[in-house]
Amino acid sequence: MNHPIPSFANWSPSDLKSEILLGDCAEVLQRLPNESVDLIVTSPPYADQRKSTYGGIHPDKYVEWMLPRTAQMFRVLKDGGSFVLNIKEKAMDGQRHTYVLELILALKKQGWLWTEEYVWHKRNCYPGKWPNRFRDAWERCLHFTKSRKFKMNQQSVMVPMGDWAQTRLKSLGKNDVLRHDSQVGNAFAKNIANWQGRDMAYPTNVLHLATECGNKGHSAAFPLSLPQWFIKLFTDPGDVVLDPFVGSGTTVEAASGLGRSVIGIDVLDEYVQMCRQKLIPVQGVLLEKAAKYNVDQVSQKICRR
Amino acid sequence: MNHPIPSFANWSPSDLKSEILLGDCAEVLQRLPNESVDLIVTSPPYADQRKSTYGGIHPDKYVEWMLPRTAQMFRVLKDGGSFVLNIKEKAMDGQRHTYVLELILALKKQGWLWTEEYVWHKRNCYPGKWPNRFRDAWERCLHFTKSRKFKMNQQSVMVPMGDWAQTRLKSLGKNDVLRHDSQVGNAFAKNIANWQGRDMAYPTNVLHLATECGNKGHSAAFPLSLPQWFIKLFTDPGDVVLDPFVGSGTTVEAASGLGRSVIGIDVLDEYVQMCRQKLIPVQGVLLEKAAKYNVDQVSQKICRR
DNA sequence: TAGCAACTTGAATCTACCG
DNA sequence: CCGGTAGATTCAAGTTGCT
Repeated sequence: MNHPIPSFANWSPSDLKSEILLGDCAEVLQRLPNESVDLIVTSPPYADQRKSTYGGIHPDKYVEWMLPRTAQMFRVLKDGGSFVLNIKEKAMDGQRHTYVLELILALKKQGWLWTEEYVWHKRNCYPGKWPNRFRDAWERCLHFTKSRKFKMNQQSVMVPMGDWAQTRLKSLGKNDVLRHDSQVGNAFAKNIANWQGRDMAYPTNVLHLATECGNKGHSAAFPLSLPQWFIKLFTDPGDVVLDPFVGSGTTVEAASGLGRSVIGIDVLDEYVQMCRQKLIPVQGVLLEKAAKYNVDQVSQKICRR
Repeated sequence: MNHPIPSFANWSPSDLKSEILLGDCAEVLQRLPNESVDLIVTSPPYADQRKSTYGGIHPDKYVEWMLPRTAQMFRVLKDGGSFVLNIKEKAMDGQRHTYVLELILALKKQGWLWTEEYVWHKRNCYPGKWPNRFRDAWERCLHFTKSRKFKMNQQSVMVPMGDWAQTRLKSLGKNDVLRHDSQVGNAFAKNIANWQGRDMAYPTNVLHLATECGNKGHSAAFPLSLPQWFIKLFTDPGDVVLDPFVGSGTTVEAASGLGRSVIGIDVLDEYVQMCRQKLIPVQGVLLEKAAKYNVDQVSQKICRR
C-alpha cells in the first residue's frame, strides 16, 4: 500500500487509465511523482461544525487543515496545469464565515496564483426562508495555477449563439451542449464542431448549471457538467486529472467520460467503492478501444489497483 | 461649508429631501450625526494603477484608503441599517488581486458583520478576449450590517415564479389550500398570500441584471435596477439612503425615484452637478409636496443637527 | 408518445430549546 | 453562557405514473 503510484505523465492519449485510491490525500499524494498531473478539480468537504463524513472540519481550523493537502497538490501539478476548487462558505451566527477568503490568501502564500474566480450559478438551489438572507444560489469555483502561462482550450467550451441566445435561454443552450457531450461519452467521438452552422461564442466566468437531483443518498451536489466544463477547458484528451476528494465521484466520472486519465482519492471506502463501480462501464469502452493497440499492456494497467 | 448636515432621521416619509454634497466622504460624512442613515449603497472607485477619477488608488493601498471612510459610514448608519458595497477586484499580472478579500476581513475587524455576498450577474458584460481568462460577467455586492437584526423587506422584491407556477395556477390542489391555511393563519394574510404568494417567489442571492449602456462617457456601468433592488429590500419609503461615492448618481436617482430621502457625496464637482441636474424634476415634486404641510417646521428640521 | 400531475429530494439556515 | 439538536421553512428539477 505504500508503494509509489506510477506516473501518469508521458502516456499517450490512448493509454487511458484510472486509479481510485483509499486514504487521506495528504498521505496518498506523497506517492505521486512531481509534476505528473495536468488538472485538479475537486470539491473538498465543506467546513462544518457537525461531525460528518470527513470527520467534520471546524471552520476555524479549515485553512490549517487544508494547507498540507494543497502543498502536495502543488507538487504533483504540472507547471502549465490548473487547480479548480469548488467551495462556498457557510453562514454562521447570521454572517458568512471568512475561511474561504483566508484560504485564498493562504494559498497565494503557498505559491499558487489566484488566476480567476468562476461563479457557479445553481439554478435550483436549496429551499428555505430566513429573515436575514435569501437562498444561496451560487458557489465559488476558484481557479489557481502555478504560473502565468497555462493550458486553456477556450474553443472547447464555446457555446452556440444566435437563435438560442436571443431567446434568453442562455443556460439551456449551454446545458444542451454539455448534455450532448456527456451522452456521447468521450471526447474522441464527437466534437462541439458538430454544432457548426451557428455562430459560436466564448462563455463568461459565470456558469449556469442546475444541480442534479438524481443521485439520492449520496450527496452529489456537483453536476456532471461542472467538472466536464473545466476538464474540457484546461486539459487535452489523454491528460491526467486528479480529484483528491472524490466523494460521489463526479469529477472522476466526467474525466473518464471525456477520455482523460484520472486519479481519485477518498478517505471513505464507501466512496471509493462506489466510484470504482461507476467506472466499470467506462473501462469497458476503454478496453475495447485499447484492444486495437495492445490488449495485454492495457488490461494490466486498468485492472491494477 | 463646514456646518453640520442636518439629520435626515425622524422625518415623516412625506418630507423627502436630497442633498448632493461636494467633497471627500471621509470629511463630509463627519458633518452627519450618528445613526442617521438607513442604507448605504455604493460602488466605490475601483482600485487602479492608472491615475483616474478618484486620484487612482493603488490596489496595495486600497484597504488602507477605504477604512477611514467606512468608519464614518459605520457611525452614521442606524443599528438596523445595511451597507451594500458593489465591488470587483481587477486582474493584475495575470491574477486576481486580493484587496477585496482583505477589505472584507478589515471591515469585520472594524465591527461590520459580513452578512451576505450577493452576486450581480451582468448579462451583457464588457467584450474582450484573453488567453488566460474569459470575460468577467459578475461583480460582488457585499452586504454588511451593524447587528444581526436589521430591516429586510423580502416581500418587496419577490419575482414571478417559473413555469412550475404557471401549471400550478390552473388548478390549486387540496394540498395547497390546506398547507396554506396552516401556514398563514388568518384570513387577511391569506388573501395577501393568495394575491402575492402563489405566483410570486422569493429571489436568491444571485441577481440577473443587464448593464445599461445608456450613460456613455461616465463610468457608471451600474444599472438603475441594482440599487433599486437593494433600496426596496433594505428600506421603507421615507427612509434615508446614502451614497458616499456618487459617480454618475445611479443610487441617488434610484432612491429619489423610490421615495426615499438621499444623501450623495462626491469629490468631483462634475459628478455633483450632473447628479443635481438629474434630481431637479424629482425635487420639484418633493418641494410641492412638502409645501403642503408646514414650511416653517420643515426648515426648522433641516437646520437642526 | 406526449403531456400533465403528484411526489420526492436536496453540500441550507434560521429560531427555539435543552442540558 | 456555551454547544448541540430538533423543527420549520421552501422551490426547482427529476422521477414516476396515468391519460
